[in-house]
Amino acid sequence: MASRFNPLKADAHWQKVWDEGGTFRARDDSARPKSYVLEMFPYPSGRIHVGHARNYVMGDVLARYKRMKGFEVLHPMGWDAFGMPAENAAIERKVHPGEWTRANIDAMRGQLKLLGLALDWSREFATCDPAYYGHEQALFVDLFEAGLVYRKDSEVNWDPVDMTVLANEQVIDGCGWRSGAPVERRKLTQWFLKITDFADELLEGLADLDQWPDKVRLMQENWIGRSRGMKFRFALAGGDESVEVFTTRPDTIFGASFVAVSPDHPLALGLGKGDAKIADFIALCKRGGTTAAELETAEKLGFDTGLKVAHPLDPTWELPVYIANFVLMDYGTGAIFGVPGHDQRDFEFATKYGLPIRRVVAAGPEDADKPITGEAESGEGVLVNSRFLDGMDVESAKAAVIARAEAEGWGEGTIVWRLRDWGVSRQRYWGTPIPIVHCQACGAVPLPKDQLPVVLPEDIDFEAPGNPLDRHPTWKHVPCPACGGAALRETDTLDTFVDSSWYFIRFASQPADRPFDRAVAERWLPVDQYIGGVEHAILHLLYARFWTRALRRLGMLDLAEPFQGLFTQGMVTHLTHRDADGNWLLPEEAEAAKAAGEAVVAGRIEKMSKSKKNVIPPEPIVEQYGADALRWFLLSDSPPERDLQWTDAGIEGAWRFVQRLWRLASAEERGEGEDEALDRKLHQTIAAMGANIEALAFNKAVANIYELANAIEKAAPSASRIAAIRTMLRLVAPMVPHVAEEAWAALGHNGLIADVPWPEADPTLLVEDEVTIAIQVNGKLRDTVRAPKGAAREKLEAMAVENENVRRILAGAAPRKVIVVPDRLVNVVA
RNA sequence: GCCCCUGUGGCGGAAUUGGUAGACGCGCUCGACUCAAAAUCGAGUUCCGCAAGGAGUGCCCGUUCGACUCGGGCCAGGGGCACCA
Repeated sequence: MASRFNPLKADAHWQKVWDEGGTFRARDDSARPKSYVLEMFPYPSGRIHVGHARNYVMGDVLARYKRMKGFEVLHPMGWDAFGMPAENAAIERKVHPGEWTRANIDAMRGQLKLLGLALDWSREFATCDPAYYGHEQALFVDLFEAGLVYRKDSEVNWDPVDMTVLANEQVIDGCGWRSGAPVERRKLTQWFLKITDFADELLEGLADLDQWPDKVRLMQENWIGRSRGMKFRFALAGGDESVEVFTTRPDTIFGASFVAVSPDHPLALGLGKGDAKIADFIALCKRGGTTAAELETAEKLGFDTGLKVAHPLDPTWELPVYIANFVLMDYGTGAIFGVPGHDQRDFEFATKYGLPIRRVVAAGPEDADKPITGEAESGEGVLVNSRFLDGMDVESAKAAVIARAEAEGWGEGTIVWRLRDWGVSRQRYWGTPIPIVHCQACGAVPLPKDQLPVVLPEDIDFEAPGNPLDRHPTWKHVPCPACGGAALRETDTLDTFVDSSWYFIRFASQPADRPFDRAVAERWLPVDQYIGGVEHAILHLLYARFWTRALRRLGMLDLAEPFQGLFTQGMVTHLTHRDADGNWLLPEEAEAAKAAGEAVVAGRIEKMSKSKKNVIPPEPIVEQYGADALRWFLLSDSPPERDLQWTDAGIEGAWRFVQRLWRLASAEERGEGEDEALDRKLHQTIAAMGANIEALAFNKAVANIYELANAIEKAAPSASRIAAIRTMLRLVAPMVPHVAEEAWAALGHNGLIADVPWPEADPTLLVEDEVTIAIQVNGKLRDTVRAPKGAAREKLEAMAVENENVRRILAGAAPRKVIVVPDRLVNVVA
């Protein structure tokens, strides 16, 4: 055996062996139990760095481990290949988005292959392949026909120069990020998916996702935002019309001092038509930006319409109707009743416009006349100044008001959701074309499936602003599928989140003629372990859950939840450097500048990003240290859910470990006889490693191996030692597969270590027969003694009381009490 | 503003149900090998103290024979949502 492990040769060799042998192909017809391990598939933005690598290596360890445990493992890889960066590249560099994307995919695939991942590459696809998005179009048509797709007008951020819709993140200080032109709010007719139809089950379903982080479940729960409350109507004075409002605090109904409607409310819009002042006010409200910062500082503005409404519980009580900028049209009913005493926004509004502030909740009846000053009181208490509600607690009063409203017919208890329907239209080229044709006679007609896929035209230009699909001379002109008359294609494309809402199903099953084969998909799904960044905690994971449930409702797939286990891993961070002028420097530039005596400022340790020039690509690391050292470092030290700081010392340490492993295996000495202590350590390690890998606690698994390696190095030659070394190779094989294969072969084994079953821990070796007992006085450690496992309480107590240190501290006094925890400790209470 | 999470050596971090705090790694110190270096090996490394001993898991209280762990109140850092009625 060579004295040093040469990863340059070994990595390539074993990767070729795995590849040619189809080692990691997932067989649909295997009799083994299945395990589906999936990392969130990457967007092909250019190159991966070690932060991405960490993500894939974690999944890889689990996939390889499950395989050794006897599972048929599906561990696929593909590309989330549609999206804006490709269009930006097209505009900036005059390359076709498809060309740019496919070049990136090739480069990134090459990078991933350097890591020696146990992937089934035969299932690879990119979402920009018509063979993928064509099926997505078919599914969209299915959803359309099931009534889960509809069109409606929706407000968007519109860049008048680039003639395009902007996402909120692309609006900077109220201007388009590229053009710099002031963004307008414009109404466009857009396609929506009825995710709100599933709000209830998406919320309820979270309870069953016990292998998801609590944090993510909570975030989804808040995002779905179920609020229980009451809708009720205020009759407009002098007419039959009424204004419907929603509240979560029906108990405060006697604290009302005004009604306010959104500037987008039909009542406001109607009034605006006949009144220039109202129209101006509405326009004023719309002018403000939509960013969070602007909303936070925006002043509460109101316009008194002069209209009055009657209080539903007292027809003689009239309230003014305002149009107010802080009332949102798309939550609740777009109208509220204001209770300044117990709602901070209403308080500010009432203070500004001189409206009454009534107390209806107080700490006790004696505080009924205590004025409310400074800010609204939103806490608990008892009802006061509220007629039939007086004396009730808040919850009882809510129920009482709802009961009365329902009995009298002017309102009802209800639930409203924060979740809104999913707008999927994007006025962009590089996405899945929406398979709809607009016909003058027939309206919006979905394309029959035999006319799918609708393929993106290749001959497009990005010279002019706007959507190239819309400008294309011929593409959009098609006959209507229903009547055959002249019609126009929908030129919007689907949000890329649609592409990622079902790719995991397509990985499991990819027939040519339909999106998936139900039986095969159901064999593999759900994904047993999904791994990805927490930045997708809400949108992607919620959309995928929705899509899966929609397919179930359509009878296409018997599956409620797509991802049984979810793990959100931390990022890889790295030191940043700047020069004296504040420009970011690459690590090697910083070195050079330091050597040249120039000023270099070490910046903060931050997430790797191109702009901050602190990215570490995998290639030079793999070249210098090998894939295993990189893998080992990415798994060491930090718990996987936390950030890992990239350091040279860290990768050096991992490299040393890989060599140490090799040395241990190659210096395997002859030896006979048993070494019971080492046998114990080995089997304890087998048990701990298995548990830690299944819990994705890779940093602890790494520590288990170090402990075992230390024990083996200290042990004298023996048969046990030889067995320990060979077993250790099997234990590390999922983490450092190349050196494990190389050593396994060098020790004379035929066949791959990847195919060797995971070792079984011998339960009789997991327990020690002698244990260390802590001797405490008043809970403080005073000594430790060795005792046989299972020693009698009396015996342990005697050992403690007679202990030299204990006697010295007791100084002749009798202990008040002695607590014995068998096999652990004795605590003498003085 | 509302909701949530996290605070342990010089650093990353371990610690079943409350039961020997600091496993393991990095770094550092000393030593061995070497002409020398790298690599490797050995010893040490929470703090104060020569030692005996004392203190110690963000801070303050509490429960307990015993608290990193449980309860209450603060402080600091991070995250999510945000004119959501």
